[in-house]
Amino acid sequence: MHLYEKQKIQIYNTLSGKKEGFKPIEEGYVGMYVCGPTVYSNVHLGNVRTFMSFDMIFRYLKHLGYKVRYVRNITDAGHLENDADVGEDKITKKARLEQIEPMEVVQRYTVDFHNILNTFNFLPPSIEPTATGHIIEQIELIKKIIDNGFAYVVNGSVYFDVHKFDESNDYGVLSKRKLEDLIHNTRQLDGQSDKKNPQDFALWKRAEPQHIMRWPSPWSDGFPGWHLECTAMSTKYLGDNFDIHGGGMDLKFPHHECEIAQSQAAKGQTPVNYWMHANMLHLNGQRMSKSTGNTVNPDELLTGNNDFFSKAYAPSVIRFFNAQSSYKSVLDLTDDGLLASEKGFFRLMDAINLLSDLKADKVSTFNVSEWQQNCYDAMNDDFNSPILIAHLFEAAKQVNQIKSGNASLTAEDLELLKKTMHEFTFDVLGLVNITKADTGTDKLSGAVELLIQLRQEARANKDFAMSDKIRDELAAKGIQLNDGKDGTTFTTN
RNA sequence: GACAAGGUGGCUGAAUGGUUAAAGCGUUGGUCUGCAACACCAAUUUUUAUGAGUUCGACUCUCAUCCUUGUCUCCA
Repeated sequence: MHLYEKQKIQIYNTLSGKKEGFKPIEEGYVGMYVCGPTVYSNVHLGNVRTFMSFDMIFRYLKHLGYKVRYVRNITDAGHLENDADVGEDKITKKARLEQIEPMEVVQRYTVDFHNILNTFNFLPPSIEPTATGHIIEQIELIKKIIDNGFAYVVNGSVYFDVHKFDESNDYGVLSKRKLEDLIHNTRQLDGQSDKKNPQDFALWKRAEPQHIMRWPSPWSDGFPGWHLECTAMSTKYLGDNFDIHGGGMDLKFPHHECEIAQSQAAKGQTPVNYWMHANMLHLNGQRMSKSTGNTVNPDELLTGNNDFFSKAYAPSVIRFFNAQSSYKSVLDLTDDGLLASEKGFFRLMDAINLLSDLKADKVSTFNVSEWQQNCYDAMNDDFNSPILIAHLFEAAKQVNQIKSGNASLTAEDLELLKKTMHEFTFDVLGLVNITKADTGTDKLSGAVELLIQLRQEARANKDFAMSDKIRDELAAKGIQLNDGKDGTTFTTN
């Protein structure tokens, strides 16, 4: 008996606009695709939030016993630039600016991306394919779309014929747009003369002479359009129809809309059963934007080296902060919010650390099985981690009550409580058990300085029992006092 | 401008028709302590942007207004 047979998940499907019971195509197996980063610069903090949410979803599905194939791509071929640059590739532009090889840029930022995710305790995806590694698949896909009459070739470039597609299909199902509205609202840009209609999008672009990243194809030496890679890689590894496709809200249109159109045009069926979109991350009530300076890197957040926050925050504190809100809501990153989360996080960790010290009793004053099911119900309801956390705090309260003798649990219930707390906190939410001393180095040194001062006073009063006590107690905790000519310093080991 | 999402206590943030609107932080009181800090216990605030409407009953549905955000062009 697998857990998923008992715990039934509801997922909010962007396609239908409502919560639906989750039923995988193949019982016990889940195929999940999430649009990954473009590795031409440091990973965006908002990007991290999206992946963090899907990491939690991945973890929960695995926890329920599903065999999950989680595919998250690396976009290393870059996207088409603004048409003013005549289809120049973002990665190429940056590379030329820095006078280095494009793949060197890709390599550097891919490593950076992985480092950040490791710091945040992400589980690696099952497959992490790159766009440049799947050019052949993308070319094959284009051929099919052309054969089926939904794309046309102009001057070595291939465009998807949105108007033709919309005659027999519905372009706009996901974003709830109508082609009519798009026609009236699409800006006219220069350099689009090759397209039959402004709504059409590129499947293959002929490379300009200065364009470094290029591959041969039946149409020209060039590079694939940016919507194509996800369709090629998702269907290659998960099949023409798979369970879950995730990404940031801002990818809904046009990116995901185009993915649906490409799959439909090439394979004649809709690619995805459940579309999930994570919402945006704001900074102090405003969208993050490099141009206004309202932005902070993951790295700067972790080191405290920034202008927005009063201190450095541990990765788990940031994960906890994220899990305290729904993945579907806009989350506002503020110093007050992080400080509050940090306190709550440590409170929860303290309770968990107390668990192993608790003594079992003859009776239980708390219904652990019911509580456990409440935890599952929270996650089953479209991965409602804030509610789960509320339940975890309820358990933390019980733990403290037991410790002070105002509540009790049988050995069996105690074991269940411990197991469930650990599973949800560490396996599902992906938090790491740290204590305050691990993070607040400044606070620690401040406290020790105070002790040193008190000890000095005790010594001045010839209260050696006190001064020795302070010295010995600190030593027992791994803090060594060093008396010198110029005063007392301390070291930790 | 068009389309979409949203505006809940001092702060963060759940709950989409039905008893006292989660939880965390904060604040106040208590326990602990020589005193404090930490920790724990308890209490505490909102009537759900604004104004109408539907309903026996609305945060939850409808309309209007104000505001925020996303997308429409590369974007998590």
